[in-house]
Amino acid sequence: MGKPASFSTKDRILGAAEELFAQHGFAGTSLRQVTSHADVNIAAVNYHFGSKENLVNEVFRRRMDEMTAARLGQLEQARSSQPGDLRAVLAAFVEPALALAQDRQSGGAFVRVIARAYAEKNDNLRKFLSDHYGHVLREFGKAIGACVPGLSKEELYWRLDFLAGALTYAMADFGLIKRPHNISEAAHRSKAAQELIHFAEAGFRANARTPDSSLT
Amino acid sequence: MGKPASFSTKDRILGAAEELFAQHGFAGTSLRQVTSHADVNIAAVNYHFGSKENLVNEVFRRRMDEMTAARLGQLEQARSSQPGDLRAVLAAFVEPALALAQDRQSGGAFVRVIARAYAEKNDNLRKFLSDHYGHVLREFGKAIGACVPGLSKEELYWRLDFLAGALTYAMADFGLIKRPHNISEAAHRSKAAQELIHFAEAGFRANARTPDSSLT
DNA sequence: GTCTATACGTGGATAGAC
DNA sequence: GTCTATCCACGTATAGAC
Repeated sequence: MGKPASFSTKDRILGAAEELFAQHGFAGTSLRQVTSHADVNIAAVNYHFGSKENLVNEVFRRRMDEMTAARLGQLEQARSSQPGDLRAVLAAFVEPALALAQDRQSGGAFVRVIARAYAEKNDNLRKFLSDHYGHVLREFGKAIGACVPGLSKEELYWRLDFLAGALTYAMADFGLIKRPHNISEAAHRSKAAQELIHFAEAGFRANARTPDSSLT
Repeated sequence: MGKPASFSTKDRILGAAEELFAQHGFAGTSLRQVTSHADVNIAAVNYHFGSKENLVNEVFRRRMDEMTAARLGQLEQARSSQPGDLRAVLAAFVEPALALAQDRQSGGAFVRVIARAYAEKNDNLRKFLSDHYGHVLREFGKAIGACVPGLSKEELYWRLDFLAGALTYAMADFGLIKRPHNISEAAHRSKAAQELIHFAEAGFRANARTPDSSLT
């Protein structure tokens, strides 16, 4: 499956959708705009994707898979070359995410899909995210736990959620901090990553509030 | 302006909208549903609010103002009765937000408005949020800075953004952590607040990466 | 299998009568 | 201020051409 023919209708729809979603959001982009940009018929979108919602999810999944691979790869490298280094583990979690979020082509759309799961009561999307994103989180949970002994699993998961939240916020570029005009996007992103890693490192190293393990 | 007459059309629309938005999201709630519940004519919503988007913002603003007042009140109390206590300042920031997010009536709708600003390219809403929410953040920035001397303003604001992100995530109940069936919502929320405060406290106390002040 | 033309129902919004 | 009637864009479904 998947003919290697030049650029299929399906691919053209995905490309146009990603670009338009990133620029104008989901509600702000009609399927008629998408099919017009992709130069295909309006009905093609429902033929290939079933619904607008499904199209959104497919646009997202492509990039999500890339990011997951980048994260797990960087994590593996950190584990083998810098075992026990919490900062390296956190970097593997944070850096690929911020890199993707900043991508001019896909970044905007990517961040918005996650936010959409908040914004609308969309349990399907939520479940999809937790099924896949959850696995990555648990992998990082193990790695972090190995760097910070004496932290209960419950504490660890609470703090992972806080990190994920702070990261999502940073990906959406939503806070008070704005990039100064005289520094590049890449430099700003690098700074954000370093600051977040530093902040989270201290957070993870804070004493456990619910010690469930021995004091050996 | 604002006749104290029993319950105006406008109020009934606001009430019905808040309930339905919280239950079914924004896209999942039509104005016809809202006006039907409020027992007013479909055109009334556009007469009183101009657009659906504006109605959403008004629903949000009511609760946002409540939360802001609660936060600033609790902050003032912390400053006077426990000066220099970082945990008390963080509690003033975190607790009113989680309390509101959990409110069965308004909580769902409230969290979703914030998420909507991520999810859709809505610069008006974004600006509105930064104008108001930004002021509160800066106030808390001052208070936190007073508790953690030696932190540059830039560091402080980065970390405030991280806290706000983690808090938003927690408000949306979005992470791995799920409330166990045998503990109440109130207890779970209280636990979330304590965990987040503990995590953030350590984060704020981490050494500054860009020391711009003396080492006195 | 793929794609097109076309139609349906619902949504938010508006103009104008009362 | 409020309501009725109406408009137009939207997502979606279907029938049939290639």
